[in-house]
Amino acid sequence: MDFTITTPLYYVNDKPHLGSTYTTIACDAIARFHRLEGDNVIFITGVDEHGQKIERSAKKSNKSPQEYCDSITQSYLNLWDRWSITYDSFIRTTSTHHCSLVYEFYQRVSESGDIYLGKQQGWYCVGCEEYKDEGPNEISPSCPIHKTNLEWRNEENLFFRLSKYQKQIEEIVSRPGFIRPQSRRKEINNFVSQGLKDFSISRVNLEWGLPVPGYTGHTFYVWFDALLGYLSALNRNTLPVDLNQLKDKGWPTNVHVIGKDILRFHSVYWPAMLLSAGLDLPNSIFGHGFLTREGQKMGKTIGNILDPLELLNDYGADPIRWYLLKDIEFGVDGDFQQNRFKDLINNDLANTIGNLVNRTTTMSRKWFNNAVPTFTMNSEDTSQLCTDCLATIKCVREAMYDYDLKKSSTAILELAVKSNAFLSASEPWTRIKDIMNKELVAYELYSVLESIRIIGFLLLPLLPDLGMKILNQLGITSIPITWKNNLKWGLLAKGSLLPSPNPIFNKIL
RNA sequence: GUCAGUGUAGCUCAGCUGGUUAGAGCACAGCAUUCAUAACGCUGAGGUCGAGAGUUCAAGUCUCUCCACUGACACCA
Repeated sequence: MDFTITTPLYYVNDKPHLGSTYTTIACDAIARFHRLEGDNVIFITGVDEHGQKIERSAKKSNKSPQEYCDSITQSYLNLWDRWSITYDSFIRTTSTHHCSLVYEFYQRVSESGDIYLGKQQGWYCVGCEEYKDEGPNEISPSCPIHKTNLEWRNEENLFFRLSKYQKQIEEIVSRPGFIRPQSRRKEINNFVSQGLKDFSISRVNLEWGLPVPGYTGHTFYVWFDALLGYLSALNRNTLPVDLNQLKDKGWPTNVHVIGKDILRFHSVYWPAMLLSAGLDLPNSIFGHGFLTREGQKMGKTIGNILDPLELLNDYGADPIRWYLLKDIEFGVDGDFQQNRFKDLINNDLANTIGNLVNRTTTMSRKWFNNAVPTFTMNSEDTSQLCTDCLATIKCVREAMYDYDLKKSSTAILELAVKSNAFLSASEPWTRIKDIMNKELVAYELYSVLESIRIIGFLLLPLLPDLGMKILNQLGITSIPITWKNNLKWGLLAKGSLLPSPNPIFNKIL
């Protein structure tokens, strides 16, 4: 089965920030999960490189827009590389094949009769770069933010006939599971029910964009450019573009993961555009929350921005991934707190999971010739730990299919807690003193090792490095492409050698 | 302003259709302890459930009012 997932195409107006890193990490975890499930995953990310802000930023740094884009885009690529993001396709909206696709798409929408020339009128604030709500009868209104006079603009733009799709969009938006999390659905429903208005898809005062064929001076406006990047990413470099072939390349996506701020464009504009072009619709749109830091919005003016590259250098990928995926519910706003971060990481990764691996392998090596204990058992294992493991596997998989990363991580951690409790209850270190108990101790330690093995596998999508280290401690060094045959009880080879214990995770300070 | 959502222990949150002393994890305190990364385990302290009023035998859970924060209210990504 194909599984296609996208991050937004990030606006290269500025250096990558933690927000885009968060989205990308979440998508990476989901993508890794589906690969292990055996799906043919296409994980798309990329950059949106057109627009006035970029033009301006470029000017500020004395570069041409293209040079500017090149440098910021490179920093995205570097960042994803450093974070070991396993994307399959990276799309730039300045690439020539993207341009061809936009034309092809435009052609189709045009043929559907959904493009027309209209006027964009209104009071415009140059500072905000946007039209204000003031009515046409106002006399010299001013911008509440900039306190400057608004100018009346009467601009010729191409429009997309969104209003034509009112009925269909209403139906699509109310499909269960289309907009996630559910809590955001009402918002969009509300918006749609107010009546959809056509929106403009071209600009005349914007140089840095794709020129609209047949309309000199017009360039495509953001949503008729950036959104199409998802299609270009699948089309790769194939020319000429054939939109009909997208079906074989992974379209439609299973999910567009985006920040909640651009939910409307993805759940309303985008489906309408796709309908017009005769293409299938994405299965779902997932709008996640925003991150704050110590309760405050992150921003340049406050100077409290967390730089993803610095975080990575300071702590490594796994701790940050764990914090973002386990402590913050995917879809809800989250807060990054240094203290909480430290406590959570040390507790979960070092004390609970790390120590579990360490103590168990140490005991096994000590009493069973540096190897996984051997014992005989003639009936099927129905121990509590075995049951717990199977339940955890089920829970984790279901949660991941539902994009519930928090639930999934929590379930894995709970298995580690249960395994620790199991050791405390069975006290192998006491029992082993009586040689008669050796068989029982062997069985119990084996159970815990087995549980650790399952924890290691289940952790692979969320914390790829730590998951691998755990498996290494069990002497497992190669990971199969899918885990279907590994997520079962009793697969750890009895008597196989265990490497000498090495803390898999060191506490952070 | 209109609409929606949130407000429960220091922190992050559970609490479905109202029903005995309001829960979990972390942080904190004590006990115990080596198999282990002073880790694990056990116990404990911590809340007038945003405020006020009302319905009810009974409300964190329903109604109303108010307060605080967040989001949406169309072309900023």
